[in-house]
Amino acid sequence: MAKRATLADVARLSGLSTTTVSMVLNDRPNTRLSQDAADRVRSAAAKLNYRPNPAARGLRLGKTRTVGFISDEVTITRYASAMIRGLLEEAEARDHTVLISESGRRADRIASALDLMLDRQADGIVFGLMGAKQIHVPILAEVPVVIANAMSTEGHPCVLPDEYRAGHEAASYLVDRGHRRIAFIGRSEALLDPALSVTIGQRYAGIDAGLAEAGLEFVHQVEGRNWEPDLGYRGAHEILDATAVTAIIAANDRVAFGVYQAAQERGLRIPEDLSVISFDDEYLASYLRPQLTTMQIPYLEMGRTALQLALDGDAPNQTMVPMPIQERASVRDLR
Amino acid sequence: MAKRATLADVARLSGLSTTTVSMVLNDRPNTRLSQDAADRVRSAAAKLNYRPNPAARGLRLGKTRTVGFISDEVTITRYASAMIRGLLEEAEARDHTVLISESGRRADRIASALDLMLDRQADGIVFGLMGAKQIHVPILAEVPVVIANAMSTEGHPCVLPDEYRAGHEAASYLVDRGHRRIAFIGRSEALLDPALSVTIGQRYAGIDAGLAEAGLEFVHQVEGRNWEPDLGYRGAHEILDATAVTAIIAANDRVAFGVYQAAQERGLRIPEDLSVISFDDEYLASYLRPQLTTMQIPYLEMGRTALQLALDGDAPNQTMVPMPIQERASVRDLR
DNA sequence: CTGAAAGCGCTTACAG
DNA sequence: CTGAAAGCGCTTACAG
Repeated sequence: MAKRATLADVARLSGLSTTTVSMVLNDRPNTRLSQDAADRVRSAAAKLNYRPNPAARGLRLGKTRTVGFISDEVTITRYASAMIRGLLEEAEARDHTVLISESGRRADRIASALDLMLDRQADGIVFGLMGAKQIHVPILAEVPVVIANAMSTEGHPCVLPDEYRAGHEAASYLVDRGHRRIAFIGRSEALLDPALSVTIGQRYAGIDAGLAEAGLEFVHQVEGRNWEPDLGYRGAHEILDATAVTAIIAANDRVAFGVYQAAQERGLRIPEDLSVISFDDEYLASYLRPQLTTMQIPYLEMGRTALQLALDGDAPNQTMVPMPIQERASVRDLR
Repeated sequence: MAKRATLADVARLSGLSTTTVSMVLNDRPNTRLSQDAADRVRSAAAKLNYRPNPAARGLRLGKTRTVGFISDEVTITRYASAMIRGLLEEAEARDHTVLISESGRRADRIASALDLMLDRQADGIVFGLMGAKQIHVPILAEVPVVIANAMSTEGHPCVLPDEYRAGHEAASYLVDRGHRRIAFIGRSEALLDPALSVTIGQRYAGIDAGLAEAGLEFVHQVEGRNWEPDLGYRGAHEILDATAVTAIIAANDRVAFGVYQAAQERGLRIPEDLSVISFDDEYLASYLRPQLTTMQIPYLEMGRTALQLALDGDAPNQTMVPMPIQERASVRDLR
């Protein structure tokens, strides 16, 4: 296999013109193309192991069958790389290649990542974030840009997890199983700032609505914007010291992890003595014992959806992706 | 910005030929290029916001300033995405773009991922794995392939973590701090199969050597090839039931997590009553309390190194990357 | 039903 | 010191 075969090689071997070869290989519907010619072309192409050169095609067509993925830093994050996988799967299904770049959410690096994708003539660009914040992304005339798991101040089409519905479902899940005395850890006004999150407000609203529809409200709530294990640990102790509860909703899995630690310290078994439900479905969630029931942030699905929208064009302003419940073993059925 | 400016546009605006423009913009050392011409070219290019079209350049040159990254599934894994980051950083530093693809370690998908990179005329290919196994990767004549965190049966150049040194260091770390009664969880003959791991043998050997040099051997060892929390949990109970130890070496962080759970159940504090050291540095390690001291698998550095080797060509058969100790709070100094 | 030729945006011998 | 022209590998009007 000295040199890669070109269209011209296939033409030569099949005794036809490059025009014809190109037509055949691209399935151009036409009066053209005698069956015989088509066969000769195909067998010549097969014999030479011909594969078209995408650069040449891109140069000619302006289309490259390439999609760019720019992340803030989802590549380094512990659980969001599923977004890349969603993109990759969808790209492969559509016979597209993925270019990747990282921006660190710095304006200059965003701009240069965008330039890079423009240079390479990506047919679409997905801008993915680990946390659903509001960001600045310049408007591009040349190519569709879709934001995954975030919103841009410029109003690009975006794909977001349906936090309201997930919050509602989490609360209802508890209520449906007979829980009435429920506490929450992780309430914070500060987190409503779109620079920090565009979805947490929805998460709160859904949870509150789910409870309210059952005529309930939280028996105790713990404030806290730093959603790490320590908050869950201290929060659980605070709750358990203050009142009797059968269930705790944790703002996320890391907080839930802290709740587990506090429960174990107090000799409380989950879920027999205390039920826990939470959000995110970090991989941590399936390592806890018992495994944690949690509402999954659908990174994979968001990646896939964003790619579809970017490539199909004409994306709606906002696309909601459901957050499926990962039903495991941390909630007791009281009925 | 109706249309992207081309070389011809710059030539027209500067009143010079495309030849000259190309020379100037590519800094061709030459007798050519009067200062004046160069200035005119550069200012025209700037005015038009000219950026060269990589597809056209690639077509002409055969070089694309592109590197391909094929993973088995590091993109979905929880802690290995650092490898992508290493690649991305190094690629950016060298002004290269990264194409990404996933193979799932299936021969057909490896082949098609490779084809894709060849089609796109990548200047180098990095094949990265999450777990350091031996795999089959076809030999490519056209472009250098470097394997990161694995070995190929075909003998491609590869980049591996220096497990022997890390094992040795972990053991010595304990010994140096006065530990004499040490146990190990995760010994397994079966894991020595290169289809499962090409590094675990080194890890064992390093640990054993570190102990032996101090005239020590393990007071207890727990067999186990399934390195999950459950093994650590049962293993720790087994050890603690059998004998007195001051420290446990866990085969990896997930095993260490199980050790923590068992210790807490028994009312043993880490590190006061029991020291733990382990391997991998999953993000879990910094969430445990106290934070876990562990030998880091240097994904980022392996990614970076593999890219360098792939691009610079002429890579050695095997390149070892050190596994830095992440010194945290799970080991007590007994001296 | 098929082919010769132009052109996508570059770089580089070659000639002056 | 500079430019006209060929060519990288494709696709597609256009002509027959």
